[in-house]
Amino acid sequence: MEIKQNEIIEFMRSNGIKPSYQRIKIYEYLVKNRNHPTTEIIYHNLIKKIPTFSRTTVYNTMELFIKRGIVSMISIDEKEARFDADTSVHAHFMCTICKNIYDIPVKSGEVNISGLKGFKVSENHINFKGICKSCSKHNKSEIN
Amino acid sequence: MEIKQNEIIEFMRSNGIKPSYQRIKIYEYLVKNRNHPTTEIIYHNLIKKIPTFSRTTVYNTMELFIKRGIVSMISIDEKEARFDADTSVHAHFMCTICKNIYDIPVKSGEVNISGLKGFKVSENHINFKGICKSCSKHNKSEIN
DNA sequence: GTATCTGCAAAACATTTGCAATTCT
DNA sequence: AGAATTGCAAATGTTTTGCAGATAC
Repeated sequence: MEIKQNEIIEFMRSNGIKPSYQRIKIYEYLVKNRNHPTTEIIYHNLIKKIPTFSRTTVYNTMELFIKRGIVSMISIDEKEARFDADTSVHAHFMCTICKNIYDIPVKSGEVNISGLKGFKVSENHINFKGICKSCSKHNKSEIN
Repeated sequence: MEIKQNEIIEFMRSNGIKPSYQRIKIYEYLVKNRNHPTTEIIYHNLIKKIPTFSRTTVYNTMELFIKRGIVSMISIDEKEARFDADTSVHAHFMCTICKNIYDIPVKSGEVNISGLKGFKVSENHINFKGICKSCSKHNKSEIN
């Protein structure tokens, strides 16, 4: 993903977030690495560039980003939270073999649950687990 | 929910689970209280009846139940895991005001995500958050 | 009598909190 | 200077692990 610092700063300001150096780097990481990282992954990657960087800042910043709606939390992996800079409606699929998390597009009308009538839905978390295409192939060839 | 100990024992055996006293009580609790309890809630309720009962046993037992497929884990509340003895396909809705977790039926065809083609889905976790019917009413009357 | 199950105590993690130092305007 | 942000260190809360004793077949 290509994104310029200027655009990030602009984007943060328009969402009521003061663009500190740490916040910019964190958001930049999220946009450039669409890998649904954990707090630890973000910390691990940015401590290289920012020697005084702390986990607390990641926690603080994620909380702020979520409150301002520019990041959403994914709880597909019950051990630790993961984050996604793509806040549009989409599902996730986690492969139980390779542990990869895939973004799954959800087209309009593909999720239409009549039982939700009367509930005011503000967040949706649609997560699947199983075996991804790539791991299915490998398994097949091993068996045959 | 009405269920007899005999039925539970039968059911466990048919799923390859040795029916110990603790396991029976835990499963009985899950079936009679369809409230998606946390480990702590289960522990808290059963320690009353089993003075030597331990949290470890709850963790061990839930792991076993999940492995044998008679219970599923709900991660709608990222703080702690919740459990559901209803393993059929259905969604969950957590009210951000009253914190209640509702079971939402999902009829055949209501979730049909074409982007999942090629993925072998073995688990689905469809969770929503927002304001439930009851809390919506109260809010409305406060505002008007 | 051997396997399994249970439960205590300690350890391991992820996350939160308090607060002092730093940074920004 | 004043307000917000950062980050260290300690606390918290959930879950896991090691192991000894209890229980079941």
